[in-house]
Amino acid sequence: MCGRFALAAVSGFYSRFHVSNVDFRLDPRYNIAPTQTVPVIVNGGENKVVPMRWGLIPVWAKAEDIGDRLINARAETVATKPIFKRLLGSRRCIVPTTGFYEWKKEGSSKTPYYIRTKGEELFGLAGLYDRWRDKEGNETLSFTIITTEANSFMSKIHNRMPVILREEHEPFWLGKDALTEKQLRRVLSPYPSSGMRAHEVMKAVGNPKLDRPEVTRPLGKQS
DNA sequence: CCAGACGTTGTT
DNA sequence: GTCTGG
DNA sequence: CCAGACGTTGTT
DNA sequence: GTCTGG
Repeated sequence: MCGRFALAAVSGFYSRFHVSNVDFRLDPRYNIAPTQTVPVIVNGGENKVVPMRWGLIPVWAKAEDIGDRLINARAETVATKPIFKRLLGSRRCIVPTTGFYEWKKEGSSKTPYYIRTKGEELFGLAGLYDRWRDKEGNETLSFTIITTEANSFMSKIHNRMPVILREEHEPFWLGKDALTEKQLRRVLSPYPSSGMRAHEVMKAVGNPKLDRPEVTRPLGKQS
């Protein structure tokens, strides 16, 4: 799955995602946890970066805490599950990241890894979002990250991984056109193993309050 | 028709 | 063990 | 995802 | 909102 990621300090964010609101304040983040509000890319004619809460709150929700565990949606079933299905048509988004974390379980111990693509520092995860209003009419935007089966590289660490969008698919994913089953399978398929890298990081990354660059840095052996 | 659910993950 | 908060 | 908290009642 | 179950 994908339950923690980073959006470290980088240059070229706005051009990489072709966003028009270049005055958006981007604070570097090294340890983003569910329920937190982070920048997400959407398209409404032109690409914009907007703040959204991680954990999907469906439009019909009575309380926002339903979103606390809807941090991921399975690619294999996203087109059939009622909660996500309706969002596939027009509420697709890209979650910009410089890397995500997965914990490898070996017996009773858990080892955290920071996982990136090769090449550009920034890449995009496939997401879906929704708009929700509380009783007072205050609107909250929230999102979920689509996951898929691990490729051979990731399966050494975990059996699931987020959907990493190939850059050429990004405009298409942000568009409002409906996707055919075939297109969906293609866009949401696991990113190639050959394009990924990972390294072990300090166990302290487990504490979501530790939002510092150190938690992304290599520790011990590379993989 | 209305009522009630709508989700993922890992572990058991 | 299980739920909540970040 | 992990970390950290988790509770009522009546009586003092 | 939309789907499923009764």
